[in-house]
Amino acid sequence: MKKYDHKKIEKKWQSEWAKAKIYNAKEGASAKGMKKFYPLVEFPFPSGAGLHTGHVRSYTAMDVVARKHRMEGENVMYPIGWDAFGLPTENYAIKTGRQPAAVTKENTDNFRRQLKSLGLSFDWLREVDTTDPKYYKWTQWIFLKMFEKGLAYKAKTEINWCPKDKIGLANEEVVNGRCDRCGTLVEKRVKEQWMLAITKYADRLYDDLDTVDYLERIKIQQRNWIGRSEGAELGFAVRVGGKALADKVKVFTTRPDTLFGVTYVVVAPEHPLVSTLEYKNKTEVAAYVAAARKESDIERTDAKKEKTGVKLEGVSAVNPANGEEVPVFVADYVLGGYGTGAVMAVPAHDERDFAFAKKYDLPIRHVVEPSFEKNEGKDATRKGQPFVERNAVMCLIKHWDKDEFLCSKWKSNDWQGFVTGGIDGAEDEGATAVREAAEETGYTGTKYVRTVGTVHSKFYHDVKRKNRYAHFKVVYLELASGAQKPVAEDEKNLHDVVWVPRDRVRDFVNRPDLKAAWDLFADGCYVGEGVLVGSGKFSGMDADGAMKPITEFAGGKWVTTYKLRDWVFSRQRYWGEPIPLIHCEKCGWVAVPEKDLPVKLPAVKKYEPTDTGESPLSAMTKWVNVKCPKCKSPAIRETDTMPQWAGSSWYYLRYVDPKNSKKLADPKKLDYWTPVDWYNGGMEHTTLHLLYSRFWHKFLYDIGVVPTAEPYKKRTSQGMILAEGGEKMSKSRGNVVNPDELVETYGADTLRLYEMFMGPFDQAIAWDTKSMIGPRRFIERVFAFGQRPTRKGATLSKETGALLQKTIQKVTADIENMNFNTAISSLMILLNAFEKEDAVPRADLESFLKLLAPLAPHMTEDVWHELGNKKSIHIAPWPVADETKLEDESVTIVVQVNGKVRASFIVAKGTDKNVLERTALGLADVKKWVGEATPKKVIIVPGKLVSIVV
RNA sequence: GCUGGAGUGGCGGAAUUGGUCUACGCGCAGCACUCAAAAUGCUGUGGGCGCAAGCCCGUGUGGGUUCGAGUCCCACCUCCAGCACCA
Repeated sequence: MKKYDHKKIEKKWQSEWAKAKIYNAKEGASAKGMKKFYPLVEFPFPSGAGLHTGHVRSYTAMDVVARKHRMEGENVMYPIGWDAFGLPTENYAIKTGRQPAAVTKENTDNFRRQLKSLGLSFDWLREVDTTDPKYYKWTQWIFLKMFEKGLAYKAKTEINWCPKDKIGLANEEVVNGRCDRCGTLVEKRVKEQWMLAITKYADRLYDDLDTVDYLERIKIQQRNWIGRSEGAELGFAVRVGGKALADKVKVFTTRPDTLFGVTYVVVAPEHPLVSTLEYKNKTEVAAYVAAARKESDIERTDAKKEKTGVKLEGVSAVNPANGEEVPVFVADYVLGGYGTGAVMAVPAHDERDFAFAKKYDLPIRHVVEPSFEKNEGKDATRKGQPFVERNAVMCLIKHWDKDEFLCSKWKSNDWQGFVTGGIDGAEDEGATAVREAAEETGYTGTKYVRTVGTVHSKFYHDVKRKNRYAHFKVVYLELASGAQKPVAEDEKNLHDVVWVPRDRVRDFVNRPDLKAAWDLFADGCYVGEGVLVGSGKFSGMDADGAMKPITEFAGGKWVTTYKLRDWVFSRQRYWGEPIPLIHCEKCGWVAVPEKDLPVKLPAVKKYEPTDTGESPLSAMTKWVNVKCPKCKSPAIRETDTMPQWAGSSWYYLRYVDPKNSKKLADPKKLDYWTPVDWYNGGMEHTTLHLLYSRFWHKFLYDIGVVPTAEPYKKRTSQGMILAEGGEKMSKSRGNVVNPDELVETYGADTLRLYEMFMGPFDQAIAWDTKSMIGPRRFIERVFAFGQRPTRKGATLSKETGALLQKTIQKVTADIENMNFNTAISSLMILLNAFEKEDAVPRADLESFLKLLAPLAPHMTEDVWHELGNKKSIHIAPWPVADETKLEDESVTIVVQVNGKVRASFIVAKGTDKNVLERTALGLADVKKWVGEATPKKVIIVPGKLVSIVV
């Protein structure tokens, strides 16, 4: 018997596959009639550290999918390449005094060797490298097209500057105020930078998510990042020392319905008004602004930080709805970069304004009264029936001693709330509340303290059979003592009274109107829906419905704003694509003519970044000084380079036609291969890379280069692999698992199988080298089983035969759904069954091997050939389940007595219900529990169970 | 705080429309093989009580719906991820 030797087997088949070219996608005539399948994984940044376990997980998963589709007869293109520009290489090169290109070459060679050792079925003829001038020629070309269309523009912006990397960062590269790469606190600098107008595509990037098959959480994150919100832009006239200014200050609000509740206006420290206006306390304000701007984003945007601000003395803003003059503040809780950089403050209905108003003792004016309508349950309002209006009180009664409130729990339904009651005629709310409290609870010592507000509630009155519209005055009462008189019987039968601690009240009451009443009392700020009051002619209107009318009335306009910012595209570094533009005194910014592309990176001796923020390329006078392509007068090159995101924004298109020197890719090939059918990658790329590449793709679609509006049909994400113990793997912690060593000791097949088996693919999971022994044993058992002699004319037992068919179905579906762990488990179960058979027919063994082939390609190939096959298993047809053999002939029927399993029996499939019942009741184990009694009820689920109720 | 997702043996994790909870793997225990060990094979392995047959309890907590709940409903607790003063 041959012993399983992974090194020998894996080396042998990897070279056989390369010779036979079975993993190269078919083109032209040989592809005719074949359905194409384009799976994609994120191409790696070839770091010096080599491949990590996360790469293996993602690449193996798509490899399994790719292999299955290949066996299903599809024309599969599974490509790979190198996202090789980037800071780590440059930093490493600087440290070691070497050329980045040389370092890159070394790293990609190592990555290629590692990937090949895993037996991944990549089409190596399509390898791309973003640092290859033949590749980045087209990155530059796309940029120039954007420049042509006005999507690339230079702007003086405050940029995020990383003092350690000496580089400007995009907003997306700043995480919690720190540099995404090195963790250094980010500073702000003003610099002229190239920008890409991704915000022009915001709507389409948002809306087209509906047309693609991404994991829901990915879509949510993208929408979140784009942050689209609709609202009103309103103009407030500005007055300084009583005189009106020509320009109004524009504010953005999503709640124009609260316009009559504005008690002040706030502008961001960056707002032009702050510096351009003349007012009394300008020095004080200037000091505040300077302090605010010095703060890092992380300090400034901490929501928990106490709000600060300064009033602009002598400046006021005029409410466009009612002409009221309100003070103007500058405060850093308003962000300069969002909306208009100014807000109208409505402390009564916005938490942030409320906090600010409390601190600076500003007036709070309520213009929305909570209002709710019951829409479900038996007390839901009845359509078409009139409402009977009723004035009522809602009593918040505080304990005489403890910090608890008196609540009531209805007996007839699941309501939990406060004491309520109708206001009779002339009685005021205070008197009513005191009376109702005594009647319902017996407590006689209540004292009226204050009326908190009003809450409206529409519901169906069950007893009176009428729609009711109740207007509750929320009244706060305090008990002086626990004095109590007896409660009338009819009240007692309605509800129980309970004392609820203050911090539990909100959760205890279970209707939105009650919760709103509590919020008004406990907080004073109400942000929910309701009905307008004190809002001129809009009073009485539903707040939501009043948004647009009020906007119109105030002369504002309805607008959409985004959190998404334009993309800062310049980097002051060496190791990136040069931005192909030339600056001429006469002509301004001029594109490098297409025939002169690519603009190659010059060989430089010294390419350290500079403290001045100038690109290292700026020192290359020979390279920098050129002639203007238009007027031929002396001009200079742009010395900034592109960010790493550039090359990765379109690489999936180049795979389609990687050697094309005339075009980015042949349109016919793009027509055939794009869009990508399935793109798997890390969650960390959902907001940056995925959004950027969708943006570039849409642009290329607009200029007719690509045939579809979206680049990726489907997007999935693998969970992160953590170190043993659940921490993140990192070099500094020294807990990184090296795939090379695992391939060496366990073999690629075992590593692949383990990574696919360790847990659900989309979940984070801790590494556990000990557990690799399981998959390794399985592989050895299969290998040994393949050498077991088969007998002529052997057949599987009925059960194992059915199990094989079931396994075919399960593995087929599981791979497609990325449930690799359960696919492997069902293959293990099948092997267990095979081993118990006297003999397994060769065809059945081969079906099993084929199901396993995508997961463990080397070992299965070896066994496959040992069985006498001449062509590769990886191009053999994928098994199809034989439905006729699928069904077991007999089924186990479970018998439950009063819901507990007491017995089971086996019958032929399709046995009659009556027979099942009789058989069940006849079992000794069942009789024991049923006894002499006649069952009250017998429930029979054919083919499953009999449930007896006694 | 908001938005998603998840809590099941010693561990990673399985469980069609609600229908025998813990598949598969790891680990552990016993046995076989061996001079011995490793490897391998076989058997067992949720907790409690019991000599046993067996019974009771068990999917984060507390309620509910149902003949029957890991699965559905309500409330709560914990953990993970993303966003976070976005007006």
